[in-house]
Amino acid sequence: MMSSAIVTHDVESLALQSYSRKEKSLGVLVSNFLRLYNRDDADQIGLDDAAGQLGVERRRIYDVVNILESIGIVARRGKNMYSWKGFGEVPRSLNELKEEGMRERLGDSSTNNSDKISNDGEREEESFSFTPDDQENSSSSKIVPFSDQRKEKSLWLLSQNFVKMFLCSDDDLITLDSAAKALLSDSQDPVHMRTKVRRLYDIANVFSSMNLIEKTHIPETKKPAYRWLGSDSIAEKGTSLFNSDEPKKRVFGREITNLRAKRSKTDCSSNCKQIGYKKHDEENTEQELKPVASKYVFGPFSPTGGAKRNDNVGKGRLLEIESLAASATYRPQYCNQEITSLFGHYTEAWKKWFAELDRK
DNA sequence: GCTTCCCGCCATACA
DNA sequence: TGTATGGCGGGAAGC
Repeated sequence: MMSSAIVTHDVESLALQSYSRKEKSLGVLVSNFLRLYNRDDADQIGLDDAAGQLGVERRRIYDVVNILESIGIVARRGKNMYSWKGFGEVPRSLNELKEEGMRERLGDSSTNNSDKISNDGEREEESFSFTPDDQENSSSSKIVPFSDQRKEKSLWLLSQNFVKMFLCSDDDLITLDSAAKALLSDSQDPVHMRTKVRRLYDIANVFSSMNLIEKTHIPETKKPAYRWLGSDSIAEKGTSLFNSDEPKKRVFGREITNLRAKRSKTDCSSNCKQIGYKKHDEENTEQELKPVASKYVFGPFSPTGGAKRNDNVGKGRLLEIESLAASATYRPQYCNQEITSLFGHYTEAWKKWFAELDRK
């Protein structure tokens, strides 16, 4: 008889082997977040609830809400609590950002610190400049209090300034390097630049997934760059895709994310083939390897975050997962016999556990 | 080898 | 002093 410790260990190994960065991206997470809350009766957003429903750590929810707040989709109401504003709020927020950006571009920084986009005055803005040199001259010489320094580096503000660049700049395409230079007070420091670019990648991924911008290339240099698509595009997507019941790959509460499956140095390329990876063009035309088992939970016998939900919600989720597990369509096909039997054992344990829960 | 960006540590803010 | 927030950069995935 296989001990539970061994099962747990093997299941964790499977989770490690099926790691896919694309499925865990901030873009996918924000799509699922929007799909979860983009509905008429959505009002309050609890951070713990969101993290539980989406099966991610709380830290990631902070990233999402900060970026969404920067364009008015959500607004902070208090500790642990945001309110849903919706896509209807985006055009107004973008207009305000554009006006602010134009004012700042004209050098009128006297008014911008009292301006706000949302959140009833909880956030204040620092000015930004399109020209890195000007920004450096104006900011690096002044002494900024630490709390303001922190604010200046916030994802919320960086996100707003990134949007302003598109709204107020004459350039159609903006690279993340140029944005980082423009938005960084010390643009000469390569370490700070790298950090800023990392954050801009986060923001760009979120906005890309929302159709607010699109990734493209500068024709001459082939350098990756982003093009503004605008609020029309986001509104269109908001009423279609984010209302859809069909989730993207990261499914609400069904997937273990980074709770255990830390990225491993282990080269899984050979193992991946063994445990059910196949050429994606067997299903469509893309020439990439896709994890066949990526839709499934390889973790403890309860949905992630389930402990924080009430029983009815948890039970509903269990029914969903149960039906998925039973469905031949969603059952992973393992080439490796050991893994097949392990999955069988796992499924049996799940069924027993669920039956017991049902009796109770 | 370079680009992209997930992940979680830990400093700071706040109650 | 405990909890919430979120900046930051290491390092792994992806190309």
